[in-house]
Amino acid sequence: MSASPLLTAVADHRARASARCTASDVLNWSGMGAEASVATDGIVLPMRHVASGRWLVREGQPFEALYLVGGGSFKCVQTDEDGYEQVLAFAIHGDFIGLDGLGQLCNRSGAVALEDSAVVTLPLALLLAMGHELPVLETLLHRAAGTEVARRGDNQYLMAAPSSEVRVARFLLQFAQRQESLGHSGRRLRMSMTRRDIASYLGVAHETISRVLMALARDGFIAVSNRDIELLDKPALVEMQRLTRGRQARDRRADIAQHTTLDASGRANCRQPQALQ
Amino acid sequence: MSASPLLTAVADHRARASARCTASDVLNWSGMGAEASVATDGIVLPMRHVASGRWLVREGQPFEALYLVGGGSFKCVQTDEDGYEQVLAFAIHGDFIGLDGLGQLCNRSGAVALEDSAVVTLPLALLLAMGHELPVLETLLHRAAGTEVARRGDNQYLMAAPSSEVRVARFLLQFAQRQESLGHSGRRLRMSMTRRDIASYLGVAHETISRVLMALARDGFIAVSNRDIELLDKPALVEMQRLTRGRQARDRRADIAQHTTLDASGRANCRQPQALQ
DNA sequence: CGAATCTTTGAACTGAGTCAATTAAAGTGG
DNA sequence: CCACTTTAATTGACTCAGTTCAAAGATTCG
Repeated sequence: MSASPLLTAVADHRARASARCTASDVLNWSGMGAEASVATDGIVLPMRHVASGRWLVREGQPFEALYLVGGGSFKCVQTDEDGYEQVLAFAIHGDFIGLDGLGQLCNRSGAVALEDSAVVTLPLALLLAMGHELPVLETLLHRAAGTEVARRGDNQYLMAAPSSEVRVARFLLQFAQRQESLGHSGRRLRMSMTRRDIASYLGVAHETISRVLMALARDGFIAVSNRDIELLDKPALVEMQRLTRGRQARDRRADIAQHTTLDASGRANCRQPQALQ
Repeated sequence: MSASPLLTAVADHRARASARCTASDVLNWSGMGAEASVATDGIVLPMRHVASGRWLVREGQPFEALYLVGGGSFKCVQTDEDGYEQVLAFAIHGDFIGLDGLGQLCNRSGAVALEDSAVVTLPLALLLAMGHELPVLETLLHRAAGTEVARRGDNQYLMAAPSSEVRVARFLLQFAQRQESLGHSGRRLRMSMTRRDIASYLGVAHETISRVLMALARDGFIAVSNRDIELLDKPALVEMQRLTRGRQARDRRADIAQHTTLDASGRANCRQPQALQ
């Protein structure tokens, strides 16, 4: 890590204002700022603004480019033949959009801006061509792809939670962690998506999202004010996702009440390689 | 497509017997047989046999290589701190394992053989080095990555189904389709995974898998004999996944009973690029 | 300011989770 | 190869979390 995420985020806003962006900026936003160089400084990439509610890419459209979110946020969706819209991901600053089209002829999901947003366009052909000269760009692509695969795996874990309370808790913590890694507050969250979007993402009814958020607020774990959510008791939320079933189990365990030391995601960190077999 | 999938699958078995494998074989198994050449014929890759129940890769292990399943099958899992095992995917012939480690330091998920199996090891460093000479190998990697991202997105769609009956129906159809694309029967399915594994994959209780399979069998949609499942009425299964809620809605709609022309996955095909905005 | 969308809340029903117990299958060792 | 152990699968009973339907507030947007 070179500069603090906060600083790069601020720098981003200036870059966005001028609607110009270099490959170095891209590396910065992707957490690879240390790999930036004069060579990458010289590569200017087009930015594209997307107004709130507008499509950045449509499902089925021919795949030509990846997009890196520079500002704002998107929801990535797949629509089935009945018109039901499945939200696959929320993309914020630093996230790539369109990776499911890699090596395919067309995009497998669409992306809608949840607010006025901006993206850097990375035409795949250009990226590959440059990648042969600058290995760091090749690495960037691989990192992005691996991260996306891993993240969708996390989403499967998210949706596998048997209780919707746990799903929401996991979602909030996941969201908070990503905000934090961008240098923003991990406590005060501004959700740009609707409850319906969250519901689709988590695979529950939208009324349930409302009810669960209200319940968590009543219990003092979070504070909800419209689309602003504050995480008041993160350890309690972390604890909560460990339960298989919601309230009853929680109440039962309330006596014990000892907080374990887990990271915000509640997943074990994978740093130490484990022994084989 | 060059050779029929069936033929390549048979050829595969011979290659496996000799425990040697070329890059051309890899391209064949990945559906890129047309791109094979004398150059790829010359690249010999190591195969590895994995006995049933053994780990191919462990979560957290340093990432060094991708694996392509040459025979048998695997389950890809993530284990959380409580010891709960989340199945993220089932990998069969032609599937890549380990893509979530791309560009990362360590694997984010593990893989266990569900039966005696064999994989081709593709050390990433080697793959990248060769990719600079042979663009087709670069394309192979991208295709694999994009496919994996898309597939995990499909899994999210799978798990988002509100009724467990729909989830199971979708799962069976998904599985059948993949078997078909390998040239096997899309009717008679040999499931190498346990009901528990399916349950974890779909995010439901394992008893529910039993019950739903029994119910589907009672209705004559499938025939279950231990781990062998035969899809007797695929159109009915396709129809079923369109319902939001299971039995009651199905019974209600039984009068109408008109089958639409959908592909086995029940998702709309994305071939025709759509208009912008 | 009105229309549309989003959000919250209520009530009723039911699907599926949990617990528990039985049966079937697969693996182990003598 | 058979007795034995262990694991997987099925089935039942019960309960409740969450979906569905409906309707009233709140926000946003034109």
